Amino acid sequence: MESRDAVHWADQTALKIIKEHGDKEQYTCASGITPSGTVHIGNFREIISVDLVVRALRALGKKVRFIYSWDDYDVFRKVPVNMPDQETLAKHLRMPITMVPDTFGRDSSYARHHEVDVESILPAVGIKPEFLYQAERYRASTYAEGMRKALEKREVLKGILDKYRDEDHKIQGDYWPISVFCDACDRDTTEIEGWDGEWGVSYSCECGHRETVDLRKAKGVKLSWRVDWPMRWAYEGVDFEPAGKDHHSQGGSFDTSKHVVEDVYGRKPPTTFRYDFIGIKGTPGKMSSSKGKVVDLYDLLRVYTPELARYLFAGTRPNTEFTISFDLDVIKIYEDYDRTERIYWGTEQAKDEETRSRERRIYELSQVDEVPAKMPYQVAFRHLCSLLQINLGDVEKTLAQLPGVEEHQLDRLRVRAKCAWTWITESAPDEFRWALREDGSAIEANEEERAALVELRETVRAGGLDEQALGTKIFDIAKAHGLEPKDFFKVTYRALIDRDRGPRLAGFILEVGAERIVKILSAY
RNA sequence: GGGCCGCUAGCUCAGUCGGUAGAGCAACGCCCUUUUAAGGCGUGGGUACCGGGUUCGAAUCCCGGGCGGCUCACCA
Repeated sequence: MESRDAVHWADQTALKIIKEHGDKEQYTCASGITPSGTVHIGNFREIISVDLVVRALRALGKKVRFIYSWDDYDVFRKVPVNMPDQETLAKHLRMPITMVPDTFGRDSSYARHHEVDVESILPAVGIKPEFLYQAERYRASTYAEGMRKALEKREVLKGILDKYRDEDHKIQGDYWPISVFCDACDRDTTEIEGWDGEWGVSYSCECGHRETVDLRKAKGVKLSWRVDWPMRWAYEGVDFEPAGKDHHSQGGSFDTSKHVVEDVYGRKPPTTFRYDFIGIKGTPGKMSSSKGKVVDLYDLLRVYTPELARYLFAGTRPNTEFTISFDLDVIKIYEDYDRTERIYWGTEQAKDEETRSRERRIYELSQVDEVPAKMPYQVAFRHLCSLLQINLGDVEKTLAQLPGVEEHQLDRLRVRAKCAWTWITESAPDEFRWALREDGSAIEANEEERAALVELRETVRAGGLDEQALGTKIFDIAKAHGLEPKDFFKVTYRALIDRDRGPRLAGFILEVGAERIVKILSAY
């Protein structure tokens, strides 16, 4: 941060954390999710929000422990429609997701599959948390003390939970803050029978199994969600954790957890904020998204470079809803980012000082690692799309055509070009997509039109004209053959790219190169 | 029933220590003879949902109301 005033929400949050939890050497920031299905882009908002705050704290010279909890000891309660082998999955309902098989056949379990997906892509956007696996921890009885504490204070817990329930929904009968996966059948179809006041818990299962287990050795006992969360806050000493709006509501899980961590575990609740959901506009890829297709970080990174992906989130306040677009808006997002980049590097003036420092900060936070030593090469996304189509998607060839590219700028350009090509071929509106007519075919044209095309061909063959001169010449040709310029343009675009309109013609012809243009127009 | 969020230009929205209302798109105009726009430059355009209050001053803070949306109370 260059300015003392926190202009960015992540910096403001960092200051708030320090204010609420005191000036410490190290802070713990947490995020987490249940890998019960594809971890989609909405889930990603939480982790990147934490990452941005973590970076803000570090910018203030603080050490930060960034933990990401995989809640893989949660129950598998329904089969998502986008998963293969639905029958096999259905057979494992009510078991912990860590015991459900990976029906893709790739990883050791259903949960692990989704974890691996996320863990392998996060470094690409510069996010490197410490992963915690709750199944492993519960099975190792890591939380025995926490569970016993909950049992001891179960009346307090009951009171907290009941506070927000109406008369019809108050907890009936015995309340147990724990649930058990049966040791015989692995399902949570169990009922707590009793607790001996110390470590012993008895349960019975629908499968007929019943036993008394010791919390210090049992692997199937876990806390219910609204107690589990605050217990872990206390266990890890969490200073900051945001939550989605489904949790952040009076009587919601964050709210009750706040009371639980204070009244039962004697710890101050973490600083937090609420993040909104995000929407999707356009289609990220060819697949029709009817069958439970969800957009994830992989989809995002096929169209947006890592910096752009971060930029989407860094540039938007967490508590506002926004949509991630795969349609025409993509161009605008790239343009916005490029402008932010120019402001950072001082090649464009910001409207005022405040805008400048905010844009600079957003730019910093959008980088995967450090801000590069020199300014990256800028090529407008739109123009890049044109060039790629001229070169049939050949990235290296396209980059070689860009004037003045330096070695250190190539990597980013390459990534951008790949994204542009994916966008053009899979997400862009049809009007944006074209290919040069290089199969030797000719369009139907009358005498005058053919003659004009031939003259254009010879003009191009002769060469020696710059864009402006060629542009003027095109009009001359049209006139000389008694054609309205408008109609001649149309005919030319038809001949070249089989569309009624296209990129600004003169420049386009020069970019394609005389040789290819002449070849295409040799059909007349 | 509780809680939260939003209501600013035709559209999408920015603008949270209160200080002359902004951007993009759309529209319109011009681009050195004629110009296809996926180019350049420029212009116009707002009763800030309504009503009160605080203030020298309110889009911004407070109260009341309206409309739209979300969320919780069952599970995570």
